[in-house]
Amino acid sequence: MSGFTPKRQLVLEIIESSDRPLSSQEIFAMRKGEINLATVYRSVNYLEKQNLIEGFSLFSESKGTVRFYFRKRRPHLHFFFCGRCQSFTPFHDCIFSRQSRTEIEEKYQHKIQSHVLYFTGLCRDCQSD
Amino acid sequence: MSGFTPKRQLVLEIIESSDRPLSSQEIFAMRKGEINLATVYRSVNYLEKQNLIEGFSLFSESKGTVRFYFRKRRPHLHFFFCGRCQSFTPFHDCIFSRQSRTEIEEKYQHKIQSHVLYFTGLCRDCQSD
DNA sequence: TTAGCTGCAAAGAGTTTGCTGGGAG
DNA sequence: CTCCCAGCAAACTCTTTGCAGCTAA
Repeated sequence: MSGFTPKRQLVLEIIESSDRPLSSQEIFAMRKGEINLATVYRSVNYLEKQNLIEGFSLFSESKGTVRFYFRKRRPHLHFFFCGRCQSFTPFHDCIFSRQSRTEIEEKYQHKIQSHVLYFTGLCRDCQSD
Repeated sequence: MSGFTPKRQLVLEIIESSDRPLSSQEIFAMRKGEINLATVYRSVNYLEKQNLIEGFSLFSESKGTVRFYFRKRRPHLHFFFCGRCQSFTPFHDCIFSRQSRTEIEEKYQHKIQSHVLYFTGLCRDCQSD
């Protein structure tokens, strides 16, 4: 549990270059032959401990499958999830000011490392049906 | 998939009366003998379709286990999760104004049904170690 | 009588772990 | 030489599903 090995770099690169959250199974499928499924699982565990990625899942979307997003470039995750077509739409603009974060930290005396915000509903294309 | 049966009411009541999110397994364990595990799973699926509960999970916390929160009384979920002691701290004050939600809906033309916001980091008690 | 909920058990999917070989320091 | 990463397969956990009995309309 010490080195930033080639396989772990590979997993990180895949997550980093994806425009949407990925599950371990998806990462494995994208690079079949290059990496073992168990290694993917061990890698995401490692990367999460290193605070390089962070996982989450939505119930109605993945039924327990955990998806990852790369955390280094995005200390926050904002997206919209359409409950009908299951699509993700990321918001790149951060809704929180540094001030509101500081207010929360002071009020509750927690140390905040990251935040996740998502909306669920119907996307533009799915509203017409 | 039509009726609000006693078992489904039971599951909803358990989720509603809990001060923290619960997994299906936990709900089952709390009322062993009163309800079957498969019925719990089927009930949460039903309740989710009815928009009465909504599930989510954090990777570092539950490794894919989905936890539920009651949605009727809380159309949004705001909480802080401590990565060290794994505790949840709900925020009952909503940070979003109806205006900011409307702005997002107009900008992206999505229809928002609910939102989830959480912070991760270290809680007050875990910062000292 | 019919529709559909519930329990039970089996099946399925996703994830973790034990073991072994191999490579880096 | 030693440590530990990576692959393989088995084990494990969580969730879903098929079937049968039962209940309510």
